[in-house]
Amino acid sequence: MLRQGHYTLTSTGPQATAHLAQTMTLLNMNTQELMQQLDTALAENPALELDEDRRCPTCHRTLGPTEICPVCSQPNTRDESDPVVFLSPLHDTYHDKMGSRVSNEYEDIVEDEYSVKTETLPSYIITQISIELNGIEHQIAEHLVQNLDENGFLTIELFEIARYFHVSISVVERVRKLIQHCEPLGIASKTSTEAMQIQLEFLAQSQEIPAIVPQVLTEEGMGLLYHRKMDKLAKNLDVKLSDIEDAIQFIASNLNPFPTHSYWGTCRTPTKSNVHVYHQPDIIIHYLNDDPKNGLSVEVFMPYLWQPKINPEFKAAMAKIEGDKKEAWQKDYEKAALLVKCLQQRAYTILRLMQYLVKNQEAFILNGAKYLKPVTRAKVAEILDVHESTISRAVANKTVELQNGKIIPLSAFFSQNLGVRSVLCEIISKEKTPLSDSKLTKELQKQGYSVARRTVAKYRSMEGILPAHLRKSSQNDKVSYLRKVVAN
DNA sequence: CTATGGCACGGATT
DNA sequence: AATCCGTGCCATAG
Repeated sequence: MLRQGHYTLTSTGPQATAHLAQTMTLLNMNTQELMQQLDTALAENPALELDEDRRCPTCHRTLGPTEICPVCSQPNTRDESDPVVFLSPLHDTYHDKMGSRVSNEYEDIVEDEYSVKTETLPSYIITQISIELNGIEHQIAEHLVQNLDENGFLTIELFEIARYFHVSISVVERVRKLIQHCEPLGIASKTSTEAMQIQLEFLAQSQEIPAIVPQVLTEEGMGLLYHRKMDKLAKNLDVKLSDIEDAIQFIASNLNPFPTHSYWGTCRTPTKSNVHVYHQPDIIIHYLNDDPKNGLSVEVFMPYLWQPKINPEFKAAMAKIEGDKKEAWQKDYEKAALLVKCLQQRAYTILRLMQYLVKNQEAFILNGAKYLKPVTRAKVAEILDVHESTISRAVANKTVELQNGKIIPLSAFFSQNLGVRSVLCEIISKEKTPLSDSKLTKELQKQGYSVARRTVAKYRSMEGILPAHLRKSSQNDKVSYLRKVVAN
């Protein structure tokens, strides 16, 4: 086991409540958000400072500001049975890893704008367009980007914003148009189709677009495609069926239906996207020193690692000061102390969680969805002896990069149906003649998975696999891709 | 008549 | 309390 000792939570009363509240919010955050939080705290609170000369929390060696502890990252300081888990500072490693993960076309741009990677998506968008905005528009833009879902779609209605700011909808619409043309292209659209239309517009500036494509890429056209009415669409547009196929081909290989994700999700085929990628893992699972013999180790990113601490000078000064100022200082001090403590707690919780996951789900991490042992958060909470909401929060909003390079949400570890789904995929990929859903159900039952026919159908569509009668040969890849797109 | 997708309900999970 | 998930029922397409 890893050392447990950095803190205890035994006190009660208002202070403990505050502690709890802050621990919860911090735990809910992903690395990016935490970083922002820390930055503002450091800027605002004089009681807080970064400790340049800090010690490794596990082995207490003194380390440089960004150095990973050389001792703790090595296997010989742990029980043999435990996976190595270590916290790693953001700087260096984080940025390097991010650099390698940006899609090719944008590599050069990204190098110039290195800071981009540490920004959150909203602020990144705002910086792109802020010069074009006046005061009120700026506020509107701010509001818009705060209300994007994880796919980059707008979650609120324009008129709500218009009403809120007392402006006409056309003003809001203009701001939205501006945002849509930012990186990642098509962000803040209402639908996939709209996002792709924007991207198409952009592509048209640099290359020839087959005339058929914009005709297909409409809400109506995509709707038809979703219902696999390719023939009807061809009729409507008065073109050949093969033209439609070409258009689908073009759309599938050049456009990105979800502005924010290019590679993300467990079963989705990685798409060659020309859109810049922002999602960064909060945790990386890899072989120690890239050598499989060493076993898996986990790297949890922590902004500023263990450096935030109480400024000793501030503390000294606080003892001397008198009067009403003292109260304010006292407040700052308490806030800082709280933050430091909560940070430790957050790190410790994630650490233990990951340790458990790697130990128990090694097969899943290495070999894929099929080997995921079904576990609920509640069970893990019981095992780790924390409240279940703690686990929920620790899992929420975090992503893990697996040793195979895939980035999945941490919640995937708790998805019960992944196993069945992958077996289903396997059966279908091996099938001679397309099996109907009910036959698939039987087949699954043979392998020990009991699910209803209706459920098989659901999984199938989740995986973007076409129904049996349309599943003849290989050329369906692109169609299934599009189905996922429209399926949202 | 068979295969499939939409809707919505209820139970479990968070 | 809110959300997710599996499932049954029904409409529709083939």
